[in-house]
Amino acid sequence: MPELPEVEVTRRSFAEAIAGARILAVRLGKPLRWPLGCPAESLVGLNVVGVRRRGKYLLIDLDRGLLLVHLGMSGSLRFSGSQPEPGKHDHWDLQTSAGTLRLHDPRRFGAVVYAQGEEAPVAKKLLDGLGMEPLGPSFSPLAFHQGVKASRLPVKQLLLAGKLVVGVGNIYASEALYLAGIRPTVRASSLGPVRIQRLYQAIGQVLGKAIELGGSSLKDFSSADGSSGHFQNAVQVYGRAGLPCYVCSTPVKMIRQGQRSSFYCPSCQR
DNA sequence: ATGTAAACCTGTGCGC
DNA sequence: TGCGCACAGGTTTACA
Repeated sequence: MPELPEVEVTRRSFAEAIAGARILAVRLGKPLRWPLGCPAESLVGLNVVGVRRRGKYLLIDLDRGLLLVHLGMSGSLRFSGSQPEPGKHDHWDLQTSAGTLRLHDPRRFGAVVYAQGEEAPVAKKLLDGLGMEPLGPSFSPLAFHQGVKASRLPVKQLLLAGKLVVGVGNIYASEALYLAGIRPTVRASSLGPVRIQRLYQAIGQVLGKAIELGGSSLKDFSSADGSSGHFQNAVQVYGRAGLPCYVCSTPVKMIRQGQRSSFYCPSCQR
């Protein structure tokens, strides 16, 4: 489900409401990708300072330590004043004085991890090595250019790897490459400066638009306030195998790259 | 170091 | 209606 836009939309939908709240209780469901890393009861009494995002991670800052939340493939958060009986796939509740934050994650590829600080080993292991924030000031054209030229990977896989730039997942990688007119299979290092510049701009453009539209709700994604996104209606190639390209009517192609599907227009993308 | 595949887990949609 | 298979928004780990 969640790439950068969905995570950011989720963050915005509850960050202000939860800031300043006191943790009253923590409920754990079935195990997630990683263990919480501390006794659940030890969080009780701590206060939420704010919520940040790094790549696809949400960082919930507490007055002592922080929680790193990843939504994996099928996770979504809900922040609500009422706390109905947890469903089969609700695997984590953070009950606070301002409401309950609940993680719903059928596949349980997601995780909630407590770290004493960003320099703690658990946090470093997850956050170190992440690439530039595509919507932040560190996302410079020069650094992006250098990173692309240095990689022998097919450009789609370079984007997905998250070591050059974070937050671009399978949907937005295909979409950005379509916007830039670049085939997903092209070796990154073979791209020239003009095409790299186009890709640089396409990434920011696609992610920015997706956030504006509230993310993509392909299956059942909704943000923490329950609203769903609309980017799925603005998608150009993702999931459109065999359907005509909106620009040239050539059927969109689907291929496999590193066990993930890629979609592109064989005519518009070279 | 690099590149590929398998692993984690559950649900859904499709062909037969 | 049931069965088996392919596939799904992510990331780490294991192995060539």
